Amino acid sequence: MSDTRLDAADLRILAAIQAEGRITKLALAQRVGLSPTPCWNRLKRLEDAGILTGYRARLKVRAIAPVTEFLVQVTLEHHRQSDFDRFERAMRATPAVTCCWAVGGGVDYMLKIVSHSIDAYQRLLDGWLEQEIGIARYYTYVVTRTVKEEVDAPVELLAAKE
Amino acid sequence: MSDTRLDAADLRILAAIQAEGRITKLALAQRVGLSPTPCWNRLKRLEDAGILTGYRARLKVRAIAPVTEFLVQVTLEHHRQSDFDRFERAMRATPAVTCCWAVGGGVDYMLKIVSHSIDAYQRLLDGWLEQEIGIARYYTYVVTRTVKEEVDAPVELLAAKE
DNA sequence: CTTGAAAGATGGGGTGC
DNA sequence: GCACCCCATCTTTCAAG
Repeated sequence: MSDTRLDAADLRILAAIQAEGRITKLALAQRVGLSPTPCWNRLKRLEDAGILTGYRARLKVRAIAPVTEFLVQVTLEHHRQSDFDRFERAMRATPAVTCCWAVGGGVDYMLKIVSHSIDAYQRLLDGWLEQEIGIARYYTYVVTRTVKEEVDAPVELLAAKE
Repeated sequence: MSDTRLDAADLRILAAIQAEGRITKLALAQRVGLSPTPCWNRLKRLEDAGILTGYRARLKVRAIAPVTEFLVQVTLEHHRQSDFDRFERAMRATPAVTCCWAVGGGVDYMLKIVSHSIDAYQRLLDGWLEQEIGIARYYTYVVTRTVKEEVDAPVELLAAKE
């Protein structure tokens, strides 16, 4: 682990490379105001420390196929550890489930599901009920428009001391 | 726009570069079974067509600062176009709001908010109520655990003909 | 689709402040 | 810690076959 404290230059590196994942190390150094070598060292340190966890391309899913998204509230029948485990295993094993958050506030989980159609979505949910993975009830919200969906964390906001 | 139909090689490129954003174009070509130049041409075509929309580094937000996430249901007071516009403008202008989905199913919006603390979250919401951006009521779900949060779209699932 | 080649980036080395 | 040099190797980009 070593030292994981981040200084202002680290935060600038993170913000820059988060926004532009394929930036060259030279351009990154200029962007953050360091010369290439220390910038490269910091980058490697951030990667080794597991703070930079990988690089992704972002793509317009809708170009691949028509897509409908759903947000789903789920409440389980029972609340033993084994019930949570079984449900979460099923979520992890289902590619259509892109997000699964355990939440407090009246329901147990919130899911984000991506599907070709309402039909395909309903078949998925029906399958889960038949497989008895412990769902007591669920409530579906169809996403009608994505106003905002940042993959980027607001580095500056979070770095600001409260 | 031109031709936006994607063949199997395009989909392999998308899946590969989505998972490994900084892969070299040579390695990408080998990965998808093309020689470098046609692979490079396809990549450029995918970028130009707006299907590949950018490259990001992924980072562990919790390394920057302690973070609490919230999922919030919002219902507006009125439902004129101007009410939606005003609310969505506020969401876009707020960095702490990482996601904002307009939904059908009993409420108007679902938000994902990232914050230092419950306190900071509450101040944000109180501010919105004071500013009168049209919120009639909201309901907060605290994220207690992130079971799954894929930034990657399931290319294979979506490409599969239904 | 393949080859090739020039321009540029990478990942090191090293020195000195 | 930092900047500034060097260098061999790989990558990117595009022209031409």
